[in-house]
Amino acid sequence: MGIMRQADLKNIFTHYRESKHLLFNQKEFLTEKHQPSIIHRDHQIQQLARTIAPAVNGEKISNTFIFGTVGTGKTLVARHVTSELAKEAQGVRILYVNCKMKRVSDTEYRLLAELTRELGEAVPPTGLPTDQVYAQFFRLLDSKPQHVILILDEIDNIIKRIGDDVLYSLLRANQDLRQGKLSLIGISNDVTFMDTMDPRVKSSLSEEELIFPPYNAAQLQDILLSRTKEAFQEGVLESGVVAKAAALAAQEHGDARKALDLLRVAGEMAERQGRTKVTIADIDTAEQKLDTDLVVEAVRTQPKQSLAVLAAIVRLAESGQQHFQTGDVFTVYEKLAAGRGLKLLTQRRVSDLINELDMQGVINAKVISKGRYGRTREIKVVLDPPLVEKIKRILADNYFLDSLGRFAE
DNA sequence: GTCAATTCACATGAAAGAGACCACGGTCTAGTG
DNA sequence: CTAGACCGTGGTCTCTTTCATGTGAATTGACGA
Repeated sequence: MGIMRQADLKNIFTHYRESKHLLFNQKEFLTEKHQPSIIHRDHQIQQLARTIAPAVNGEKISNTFIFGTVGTGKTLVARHVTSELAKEAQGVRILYVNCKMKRVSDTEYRLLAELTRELGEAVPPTGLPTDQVYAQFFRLLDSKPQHVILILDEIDNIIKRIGDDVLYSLLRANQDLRQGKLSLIGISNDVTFMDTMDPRVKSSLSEEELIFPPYNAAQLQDILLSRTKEAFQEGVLESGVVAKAAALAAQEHGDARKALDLLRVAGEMAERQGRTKVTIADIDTAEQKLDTDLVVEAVRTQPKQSLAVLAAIVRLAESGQQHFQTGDVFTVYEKLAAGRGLKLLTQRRVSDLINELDMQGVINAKVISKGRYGRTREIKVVLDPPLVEKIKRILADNYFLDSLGRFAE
């Protein structure tokens, strides 16, 4: 890393300021946070509004479940409708928790703590017995006549991690509350996960169900158009750009967020290159960039042991084998880790790490049975070469490769 | 040739331990009146 | 006498190990035609 002179730095900033007005108008319109009018979801909005409407008269509402794949507007609709309700109804309080957020809610304690904090009381991040936090939460909830509507976004995440006991306790609590009321809106993109739940929870949780179908390409295009007017300057999008983004996102389960990301990234790239037009080709490169960025980020934030496993996998892939299995990875890992002075993990653990790498899309692992020759994961690296190079650089930074990109013994 | 039993190489689950971090309540210490 | 420093206890969190059980189809071996 060289020393950057102040003048250079200044150049970057001023250049950025000039180019900022080149393409974008208000880029925020391409992000999820910015909430414009919601289109193509009238039916769902009405349905949800009808089920939570009784809250206006202080009545308890049915616990509701919302299903739909990513980027179909579940969160947007839920937040919009509930906040409108809160304006109309006295004593209604909306709590929104995204269960996907690590550090916020991947244990029972943390979920409860987060809820309590949302209600306005501090809870230490650890140290207290869980039932004490329960008590605190319910005391707060019952401290005045109020109707708390709890939105648990990506609820399947937390159920998979810590089981459905939490929900059971939360739902059952209503019977003990004197003044407060608690209703639940669960949002999930996994339709099947309901089957794994305790029947009692299942029946009381999904008194009402809403389905959000994926957007089709035409709908996605409408959504994009409604935002590009504000987001981009006039005439910077070549014809067909929006349609292309919509089409690509439609292939991926009608994900509106992805469509917006495509446009934004395409715009950013064109802008950085000093161009005044966003082309269809930009959308294609944007898609690649989105994918690789995700993987690179995943690899970068991987802990040491996991990197060691990844290094073993990359090494096996480099040695020319198309695919290999857990046992192969483990033996190579052992050598690599021993060389680095790392503590050796058991194969049980390595197996889990391989699985995690697969889930993050860094590698490709599939459980197959080879009959007499056992049952194992078939592991592959299916990333394109430039991305593999990036990964190798990260591995090198962590001393799993030497500076020439070779695997050290 | 057919069919069930066998067998491999792990996958997958459950429980529990190690070590870090933290809150809380009690005790000790030093500074103050 | 009191505020703050300093324990000890008991709690959670993450990562990991240990022990146990599950699994899908290629292979094997018994069987009957």
